[in-house]
Amino acid sequence: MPPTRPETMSPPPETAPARARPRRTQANRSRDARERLLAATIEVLMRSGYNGLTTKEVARCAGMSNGALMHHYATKAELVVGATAEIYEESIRRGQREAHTPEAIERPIEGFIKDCWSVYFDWPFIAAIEVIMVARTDPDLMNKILPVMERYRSSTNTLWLEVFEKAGFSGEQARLALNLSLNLVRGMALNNLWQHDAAHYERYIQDWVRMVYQQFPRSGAA
Amino acid sequence: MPPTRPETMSPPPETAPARARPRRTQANRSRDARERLLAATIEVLMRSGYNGLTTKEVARCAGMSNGALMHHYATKAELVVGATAEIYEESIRRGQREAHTPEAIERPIEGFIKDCWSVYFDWPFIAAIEVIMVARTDPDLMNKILPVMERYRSSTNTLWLEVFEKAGFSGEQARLALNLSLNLVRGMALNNLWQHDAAHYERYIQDWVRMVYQQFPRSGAA
DNA sequence: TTATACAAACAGAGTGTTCGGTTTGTAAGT
DNA sequence: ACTTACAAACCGAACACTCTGTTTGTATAA
Repeated sequence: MPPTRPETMSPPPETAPARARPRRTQANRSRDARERLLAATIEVLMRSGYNGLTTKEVARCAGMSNGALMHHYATKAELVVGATAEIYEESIRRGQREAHTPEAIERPIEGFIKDCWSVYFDWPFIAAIEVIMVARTDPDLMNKILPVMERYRSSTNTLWLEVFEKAGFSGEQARLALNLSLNLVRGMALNNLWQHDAAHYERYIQDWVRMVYQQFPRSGAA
Repeated sequence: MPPTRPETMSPPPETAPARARPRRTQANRSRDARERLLAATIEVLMRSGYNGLTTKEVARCAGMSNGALMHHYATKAELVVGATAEIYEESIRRGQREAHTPEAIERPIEGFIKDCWSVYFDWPFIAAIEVIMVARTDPDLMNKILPVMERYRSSTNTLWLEVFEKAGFSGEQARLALNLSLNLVRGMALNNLWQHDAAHYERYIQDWVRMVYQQFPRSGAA
């Protein structure tokens, strides 16, 4: 008995017969399947952690068979690496979106922290750590995700360094503010894993932002 | 990793070197076995991560059989909870040691950071995260380790708040400095998992310490 | 257009292995 | 004697991965 038949839907009685078969190309099917698999991997990673990440569960969550999964990603490691790349791509996208807002250009420190916040207090950070903790004792996996992480780091860094410089910060000031802010938010996000209280952290962040502006009085502003 | 033996090893200090009969009491045997098991658990956790943490490997690492392990810790969860408690006890001990040095009383910010550093850039932090990441999606486990973590948090907090106040900081100043410093070090320690470069982080820590002292000019010093 | 040939996408039962935990039995301490 | 500490064989479940076969898309030739 096949579990949960997806074919139960009766096609609407032909208002448009052209709609009868989507007739997707192979390339389309393949791309779509891979996307669904990566999304499912991240979803399972978030819901059950790496410990509960099984190929069967991912396949089920993506609505396909185990065999289909193995066809697109021959090993579990391949699947996880693919998902990790997707996680960091999403993180990069968020940064670029945030860095190009007028508010970020006006007040880059708040902008950068907002960027970090949106990544670290959300699923990209949690999903990434799940993988990183496994990679810590798995050199093969680590070697495969390191370039992905490095790409995110350098991309974010150059992106915001530019914003800071345009806002009148010196290179040294910007580097210091970026590094301290990043690690501060990261530390709070980690703590947030077992002590959910965003408002609590936000108060300290405000104090921190005040400290930075006080420490680095800008010469010119945009 | 606990290569250092914090336990109270009692080799035969008996009157006679005749080691024919160790004659340990049951309580001694039991306590010793449990300690060895917890140490082995932490060791495996560090070497292989939670993913590679199997009861059989722990037993082998502790030099005992699987049955013996199950006798002392009926489930894997019990074992992990016990190890977690041990991890945080060690962390508390390190803090108390550091907080009572003259240097810490003289310069509490450096002292507190040094305390954090010794915990977060060493095995207690790594081992703890391994457990925490699993507990994230395992409410049972989380409920069991939360009190342990809370005990460490409050213990460390009151310990250092006292030191800061004696050093002339106001309560508000101390709370802010402690919270920001802690999360800063924590964020760096996390990054250190895949980008080992302590010297790099230390430079930024120095900048941070300077910022804090500049921000909080003390009225009186010890 | 239609028939044929092949490749890629997919399904699902089956494989050996390993896991946490149990059972059974023995030695040591009280 | 009786309880605790430990050993080792054992068990069902779950795992990543494989194997066999079916469906669907695509290229080619009549």
